[in-house]
Formats: sequence, C-alpha cells, structure tokens
Amino acid sequence: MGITIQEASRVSGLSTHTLRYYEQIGLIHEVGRDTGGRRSYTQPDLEWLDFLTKLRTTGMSIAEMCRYAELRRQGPATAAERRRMLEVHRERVLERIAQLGEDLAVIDYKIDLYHTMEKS
Amino acid sequence: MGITIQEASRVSGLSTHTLRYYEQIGLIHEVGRDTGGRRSYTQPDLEWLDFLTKLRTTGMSIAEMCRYAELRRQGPATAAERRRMLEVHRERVLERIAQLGEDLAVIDYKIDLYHTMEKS
DNA sequence: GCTTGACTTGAAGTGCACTCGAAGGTGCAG
DNA sequence: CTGCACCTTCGAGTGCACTTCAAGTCAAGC
Repeated sequence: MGITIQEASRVSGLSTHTLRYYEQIGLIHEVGRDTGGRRSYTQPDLEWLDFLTKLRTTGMSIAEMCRYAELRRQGPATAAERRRMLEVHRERVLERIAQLGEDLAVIDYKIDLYHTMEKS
Repeated sequence: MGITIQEASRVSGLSTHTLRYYEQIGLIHEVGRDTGGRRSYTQPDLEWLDFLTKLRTTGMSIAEMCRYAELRRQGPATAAERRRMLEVHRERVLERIAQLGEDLAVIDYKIDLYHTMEKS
C-alpha cells in the first residue's frame, strides 16, 4: 500500500536516517509498518514531509516544527494556532529575503570593485 | 587610536567571545594591542568585520571566509581569485533567495487554506 | 539451508559555529 | 593599597540537526 523508506528517501530528498530521525522525534506520526515491521510511507506522509522540508529550508527550527506537528495531531481545534505559527514564520522568511537582498547588493558592489581593480 | 573589544562588539553586533574567536581562527588578522595588551579595533577592522558578517549571514561557511581572508592577506595578486569566490557565492545567494520565494508561496497558500477553513 | 542486503531499534558520534570557564593580568576609584 | 571590573589566553563545553554505529531481524535468490 505504501512505499519503502528507500523510495520515500528518493522522493522526499531526505536520507533514510533523517526519515527515521523525524519519526523518532515525532515530526511524522506513526508511519505504517508492513508485515515484516518495515516502514511503509503513504501519499499523505510524503506530502507532509514535503511541507516539513519547506519549513526546514526556510529556517524553521526542528523544535518549532515539532510543535506544529503536535498541534496538527490534535486536530482542527488547533487550526487557528497553526495559522498564527505560519504567519509568524512567514514574517521571518520575508525579513530573511530582504536581508539577503541587502547583503547581496554589498557583495555585488565588492565584485564590481574587483573588476575595476583588475582593469586599471 | 582604536576602540575596545566592548565597543567593537556593540558596533559590529558580534559578541566579544566571537570577536576573539574570529581573530584566533585568522578571520581578522593581527588586531592591534594597547600598552596593557588589550585589543584595539581600528576603523578598517570594523569595516572588515562588517563585510565578514554579510558573508556569514548570506551563508558563507567560516572555512570559506578563512580562505577569503587568507587571500586578502596575500595582497592584490589574489584579487581575481577573491572576485571569483564572491561571484560563486553570489550565485548561491541568488539561488537561496529564489528558493525562499518558492517556499514562501507554499506557506502563503497554507495560510490561505487555514483562513478558508476558519471561515467555513 | 545459507548468504546477502536492506530493514529494525536505541544509543553514541559528528561538524559547525560559537560560547563559556578557569586562571591570571591591568588600571582606575576610593 | 585594595577592591573591582574588565581584560588576557587556552581549552573545554554547548546546541542544533543530523549521521553513524552496533546488534539483531527478515525476505529473496542460489
């Protein structure tokens, strides 16, 4: 019914180690097991992993992701709180992008200086 | 002539610990000392720290910054190599910004979903 | 039936970038 | 002259996010 940890690793881009680690700390809840006790990842699992990865790459800490995952497990009653978490995170990402843009401008300026130096 | 490590910390936004650490690993070369052997930071030191901080916040590793600092110490002959390092880094930053933008769109979409959920 | 390779678990280890602690030196206020 | 804050060096410690290890289990191919 689901796919193996190897395939889930390939699809999600996370190592099998990381997949087990995420499960252990409660980021992915109760991944199903086949008859031999092996993990079996479903489509919803993979979609959740995908979203988790986006939170990670945008700089959310594992601890905060755990908090979000826990709220999610508690069901629809926590929807508003989860939304607020995402909104707070969204602001952080916007700030980060703005900061990167500023710093990039300085780096560009430096590169230009080097070009000028090399030509003269 | 220069300022104390406390003042340099305030101006640069780096802790005194970090300033000493950066010096120890060779990121800032030969910070001057006063008669009592205390560090004395000059304006060029502070400008260099500022640039280092921009490299850091844009994700350059300490190891790569050390490499850049070493080239800088070797003088103008290494200018082209330093420029190339910055150009490579620049590409990484651009990619990072693009990635953040994409992920942000997904987060925005999720926030929207929550709004819809809450209204219905 | 036996080997091979991928799976399971829990615990220990790694790398990065700091961050802190210990032990001692310096300079100024009272 | 004494206390006190702040400086020095060097080495050890911390937190995060994995990553690897050790020891054992299971299914498929020869």
